[in-house]
Amino acid sequence: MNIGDVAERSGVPAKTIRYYEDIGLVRPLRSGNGYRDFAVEDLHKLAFLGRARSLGFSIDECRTLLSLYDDRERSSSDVKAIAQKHLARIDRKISELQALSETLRDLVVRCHGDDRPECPIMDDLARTGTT
Amino acid sequence: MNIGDVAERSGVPAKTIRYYEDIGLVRPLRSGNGYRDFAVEDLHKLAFLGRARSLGFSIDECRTLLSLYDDRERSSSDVKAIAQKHLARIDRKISELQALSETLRDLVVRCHGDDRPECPIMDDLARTGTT
DNA sequence: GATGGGCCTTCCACCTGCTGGAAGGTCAAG
DNA sequence: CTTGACCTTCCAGCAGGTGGAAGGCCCATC
Repeated sequence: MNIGDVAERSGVPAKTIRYYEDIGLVRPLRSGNGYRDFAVEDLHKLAFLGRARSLGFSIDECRTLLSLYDDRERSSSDVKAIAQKHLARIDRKISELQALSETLRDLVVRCHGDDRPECPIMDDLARTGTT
Repeated sequence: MNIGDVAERSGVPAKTIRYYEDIGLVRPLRSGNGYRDFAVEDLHKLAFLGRARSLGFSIDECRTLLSLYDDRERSSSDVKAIAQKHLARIDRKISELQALSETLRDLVVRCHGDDRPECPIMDDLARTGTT
């Protein structure tokens, strides 16, 4: 398969696939003309990567997940550990964003949003924490 | 004031201040020895930037906010518009992350996490969307 | 056989928002 | 006069790609 086919069938853009090869996530063969020649396993791996990335796993986690994917002897506990860490990170991020959201929402509500310069949002930003 | 002082008093790292000068967010004077010489307004602006960044505003939004900060004639509606857009972005991001979190949590719960290879997480990642 | 379009290749730059480090100048204290 | 803490510039790198230029290949059509 050429890169265009794999891109379409895996949902991973050709540019990204080349990048993934660069960083060693996939290693397609080459045909005589220099074109990358993808096997069905490559296609599966790319789809796997696409799904893992869409779940927010880092490239490094994807690398590990991919090696576990290849490993018939793997322990599901290894996979679970990675997923749990990632989940914790996401939940932490959600909390941070929720705190931000609340602060901002409060400021936005308190701002009249008219043509006068007075603005609680500006006041907050300008509140001098400058010692 | 030297950069070290402003860094400490504004809470913005010296490296970051230099970067902000690079991209034109602050324009400190220079003393005879080539050192940056920050005025009190610069300090205020840097504290403003620090706060705005900590609320998640992009550098570009900060640039606009800073010009509104400088503008005695500004309309609070302009500030509010920026904040509202930002808030919407954050809330969108929260929703995305919550969806991710739910998906992941479900997978994690269903994974036994033992020494066998069977793993619903892997199954999900490997579910061939490959046409 | 030439030509055209759609593939493919590599390489380099750019994005966001910094951060680290090297090499070197300056200043105040002891 | 030296030492150490400042300061300067410049260059490289992080994640995770994306865009584009310059050029090669392949297939179909005229």
